[in-house]
Amino acid sequence: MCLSHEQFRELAGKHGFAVTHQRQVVYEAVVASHGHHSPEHIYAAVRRRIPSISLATVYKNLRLFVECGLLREVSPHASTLRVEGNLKPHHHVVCTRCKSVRDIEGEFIDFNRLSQQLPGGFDLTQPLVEVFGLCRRCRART
Amino acid sequence: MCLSHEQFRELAGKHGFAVTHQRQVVYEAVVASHGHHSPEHIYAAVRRRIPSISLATVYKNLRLFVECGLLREVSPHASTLRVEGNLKPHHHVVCTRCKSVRDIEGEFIDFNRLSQQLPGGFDLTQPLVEVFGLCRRCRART
DNA sequence: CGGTCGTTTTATACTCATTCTCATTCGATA
DNA sequence: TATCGAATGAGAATGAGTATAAAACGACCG
Repeated sequence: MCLSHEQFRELAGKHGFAVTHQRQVVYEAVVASHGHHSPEHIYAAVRRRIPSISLATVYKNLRLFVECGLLREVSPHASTLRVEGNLKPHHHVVCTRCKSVRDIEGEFIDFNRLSQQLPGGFDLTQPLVEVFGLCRRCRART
Repeated sequence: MCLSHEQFRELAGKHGFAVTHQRQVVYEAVVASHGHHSPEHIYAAVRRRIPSISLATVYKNLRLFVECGLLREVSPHASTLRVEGNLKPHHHVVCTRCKSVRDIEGEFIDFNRLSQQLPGGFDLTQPLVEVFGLCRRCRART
């Protein structure tokens, strides 16, 4: 899953950003450590190779990579907490760009198959599913 | 969907919290305004009835209601951004309490049915689904 | 090479959502 | 009604993330 230096350089050209040492190290740090990581975590990892790097650089490059599709944002969320009072079973469609949320209903989950994949002991008594994608408006203004 | 004062009082007893005027008004404000709301939004609504209410009170009660299950948190997320480098199609299982994320694979989504429910123009070219529930550890320590 | 210009990095100041602290007030129970 | 723990309000503190501006880099051209 990790891109070689060549592939990284190619993508940089395609998206119009320069290949700097910091960028490569940040990218490699995310991909090398499998899982879901916070900017602080990546900052700590990168500092082992570039002690002088700034946290702001890590943030800016992570954002850049997510925009270019090199990395994926986990649980894209609005910058503030949201609550809802509707407790009827329903699901959410979330736009990964503008973070808008729409309710949807309908039985589109195969819970038999899903439960085979779930980690042991995971409690799904009130199943809530969020489907991520791009809303019409955000898709229009590329 | 809205609880009466009686029901609210009953729930308060069950969960062991006091019935204050502020609590009832905050609860009613969330349920009355359908949709997905931020604490600031609810604060503004509640202030029309209790001008002296504190923002901290709104926050504390929203958290209380979410914990008790009277309200649901939309897009439960850790308080910090997370990124992943794994671009292979996969989904996430998220614990709503400890916010831990696990990857899962498998075809448990009926995309035909799902796409009938989607808002018009919604782009699902890279479908990502998150399933929320309680992980084994959080379920154990109720 | 050496100068130039746009990009990137760094350090730091700042914003904003959320939580904490603590003095005061309220609500449940006797 | 008296008591005591719980809840509230005001403002300070925290912490994630962003903006800004100066310095460093690097590609390009002469």
